[in-house]
Amino acid sequence: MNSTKKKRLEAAGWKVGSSGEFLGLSPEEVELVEMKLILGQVLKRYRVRGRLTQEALAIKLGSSQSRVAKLESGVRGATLDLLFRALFASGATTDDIAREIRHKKRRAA
Amino acid sequence: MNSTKKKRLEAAGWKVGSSGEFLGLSPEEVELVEMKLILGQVLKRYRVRGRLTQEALAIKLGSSQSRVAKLESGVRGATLDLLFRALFASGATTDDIAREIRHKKRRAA
DNA sequence: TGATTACATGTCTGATCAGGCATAACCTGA
DNA sequence: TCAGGTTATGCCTGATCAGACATGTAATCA
Repeated sequence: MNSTKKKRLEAAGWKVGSSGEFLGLSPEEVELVEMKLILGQVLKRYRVRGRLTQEALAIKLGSSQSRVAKLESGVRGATLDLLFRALFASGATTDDIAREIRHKKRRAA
Repeated sequence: MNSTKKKRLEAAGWKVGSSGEFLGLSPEEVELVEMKLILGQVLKRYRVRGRLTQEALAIKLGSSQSRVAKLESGVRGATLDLLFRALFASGATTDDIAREIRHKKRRAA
């Protein structure tokens, strides 16, 4: 695991072992966490592109501004379910999401 | 919305209006539900392909057989988070999932 | 500077989901 | 038919997440 990625994960509140291993996270969980981080960034892109503020999006979702902020920052506790709902509400299509996920590794560098 | 799709949704415990509209579900929620149903089927394919029983997969996941069954049937209450973890544990890669999602509509027919 | 707007972060509490367990249903082979 | 293995379904209770609210930070502009 490279150091940049590690920092991103740690910054988001995830515990990452200093030896390059995740502490207590199974491989599947690591994949999931990375995906959430990526999708958080994607969400922000789509929201901004659609000229929505976090609050405006929150209203569309029936959620709150703080939760949208947490989704975008990939903070622990944000679920994929809400992330996807937010993406759809931001105008992303199923295909868009698939494309973004697919290019995950390239962007995760 | 076509009638086949409606039946699939209803069979999974989702309330679908007889006039072809979802009752109380926003467009984003509809997208999400459809995605869960698709991914449940995909999970089953990958699990079977990997010659895992639901119980074996459950153990890999630290979950239970009943929960895996629910994931695959797309029952209400199954989260995308667990679905993705299960997919990864079944040997699906990020790209695999992206591909499957992408072809969602074709399969959803 | 003060006001405004947008976003980030922390903490509550009710809602929802998690695993575990029991048990029913379904196959398939003997 | 029965037995064994696999999957489906329902319920319970603890764990986790949800929206909400308050508050902090940062940037912009009159």
